[in-house]
Amino acid sequence: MFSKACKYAINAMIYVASLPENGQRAGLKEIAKAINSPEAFTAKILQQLVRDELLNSAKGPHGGFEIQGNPNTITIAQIVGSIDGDMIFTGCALGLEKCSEDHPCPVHHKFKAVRDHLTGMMLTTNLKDIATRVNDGISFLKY
Amino acid sequence: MFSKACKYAINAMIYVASLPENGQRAGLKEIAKAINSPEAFTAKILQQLVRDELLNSAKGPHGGFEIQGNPNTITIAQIVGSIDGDMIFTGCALGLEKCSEDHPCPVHHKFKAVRDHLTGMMLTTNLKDIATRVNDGISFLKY
DNA sequence: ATATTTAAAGATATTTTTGTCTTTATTTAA
DNA sequence: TTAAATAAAGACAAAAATATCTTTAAATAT
Repeated sequence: MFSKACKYAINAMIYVASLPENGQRAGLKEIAKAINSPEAFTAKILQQLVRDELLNSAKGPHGGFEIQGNPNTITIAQIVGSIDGDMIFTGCALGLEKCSEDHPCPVHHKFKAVRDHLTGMMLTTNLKDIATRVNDGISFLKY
Repeated sequence: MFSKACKYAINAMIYVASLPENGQRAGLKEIAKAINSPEAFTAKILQQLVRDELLNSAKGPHGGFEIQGNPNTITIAQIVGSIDGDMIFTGCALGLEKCSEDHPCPVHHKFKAVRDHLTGMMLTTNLKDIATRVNDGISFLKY
């Protein structure tokens, strides 16, 4: 479904969003440890999220990462789009270049319904809600 | 969503299923050309489908591949399972090992609905129905 | 100013996936 | 019984994804 990079990205964003509002920024090491991901690889992914303005970063002592803007307005769809691109939203399930409503691949209509379901879910699932459930101990970031 | 190998597999199965019932078997070259896939790589994939008893193969002149059993009873789910395994049906969206109803990852419930939709669709979509639509010119295997 | 802490950038390495090539085995037909 | 046609198997190659390492840049605190 998602690349590993994308899974790390979602996990990392949820972790950062779950931290107390007025707390310190989260450093790379802290994030990688929290989500059980390889540190250097995670750094690359965070850089991409910063480039796409989903995270802010600061160098130096007490530097680190924080959510850019309101976690309420950041969706899973944005994170996925940043790391995996939008083929998952728009691409043909069978990989055909010219698959469309007018010229559908053999599974086009069946998959369209699933894809629309997936897309809708991702667009309407925001970081704040997810982070709240993590903080309430209702869901978990590892193990 | 699916690996390229899996996409080739689905396409190939649909192509073979779309051939006339009493016709010749389809050879590797014919299949690869029909679905626009690399020949040698396609060969590996077809071998796997034969191992998993979704296809029959025969060597020698007039050899080739044919659907094993009734195309009515072969589902997309079986083809996907043969090539990509069943992580797409059962795996955690965020890649967590211990994600379950009792110990859900942060997006577990949201994704469960989508995954169940996907799984149900794949389980209820059989080759015969798809092949029929290809034969009727309602859907297309390439371009 | 300098040392320390941190992220960014870029080079490199490893693993997985995708793809190819060569050889072997089997079947058919002449 | 030999030649041709085909898939199977296995070795190899290329590309992409994942992961690491090294150097640089920026910020802070002393």
